[in-house]
Amino acid sequence: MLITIKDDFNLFKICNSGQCFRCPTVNGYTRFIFRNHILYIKQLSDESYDISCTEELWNTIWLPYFDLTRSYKKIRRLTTKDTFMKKATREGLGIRILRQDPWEMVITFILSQRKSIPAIKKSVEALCTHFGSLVTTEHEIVYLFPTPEQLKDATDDILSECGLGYRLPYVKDAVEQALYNTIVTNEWYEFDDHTLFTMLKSIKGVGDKVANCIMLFGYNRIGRAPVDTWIEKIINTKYNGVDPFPSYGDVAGVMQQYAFYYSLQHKDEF
DNA sequence: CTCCAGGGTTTGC
DNA sequence: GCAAACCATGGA
Repeated sequence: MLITIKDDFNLFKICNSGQCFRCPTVNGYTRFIFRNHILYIKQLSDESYDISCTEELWNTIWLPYFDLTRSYKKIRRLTTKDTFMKKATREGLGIRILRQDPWEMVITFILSQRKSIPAIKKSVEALCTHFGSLVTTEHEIVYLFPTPEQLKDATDDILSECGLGYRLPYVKDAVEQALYNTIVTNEWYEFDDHTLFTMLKSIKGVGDKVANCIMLFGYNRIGRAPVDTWIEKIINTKYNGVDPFPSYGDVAGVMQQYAFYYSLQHKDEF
């Protein structure tokens, strides 16, 4: 069915901004997965898109997934006097912060440490094909992200095939804690930022950066601005070592994502 | 072959 | 409290 999206929305940039790692183009459509829901979406013209789901599912699942109730146009206007961020928002126009599944974010960003984006993609994909549920769609065969139950009996040998490396015990521990319902329960959605941050960091292999990524991409806490190697380079080369993101307050995470995307597109500047 | 990747934990001071 | 060592693997 056809829908209209009027706010910032660029499928390519959303998929290449380092927040989701398995959103390929299939038969001209971009594929997104949220838990057991699969969406194929294709831009037809400026504001017109073809989607594979019903209107009800679009409204209940995908509208919040793409954070479409928030105006990113307004957020982009908050860059007064910040010349670098003005450039970054221009470069990243169309990026949105996805509201992804927290469990998937925990495992994905535990994996992400000291890996390149292509390596993260390969590792996450391997986890899905080895342990996730198989779904046949109109376009392809897809594997969902594995649940804690599906990862429960995984052997070290097969997990190692997913390229987990030294992060393997972290993943196994997270699976164990999720099975006993001590991490990433539904109650965690209600926690305030500080509590959520503390709870996430209690998971082995989750430090400041990964906790902020989980909060930003899994809990839509758009005030969180993860500082990784690229953001650190930006702070040092563009801001003389002074972190500019706290000054953006409750939308710092969106600015961070614009800046991160910019750095990926202009690696030679850093 | 080397170097580094959307870092975190452990150890030593 | 902080800095340094160490971590396993793949892509460039």
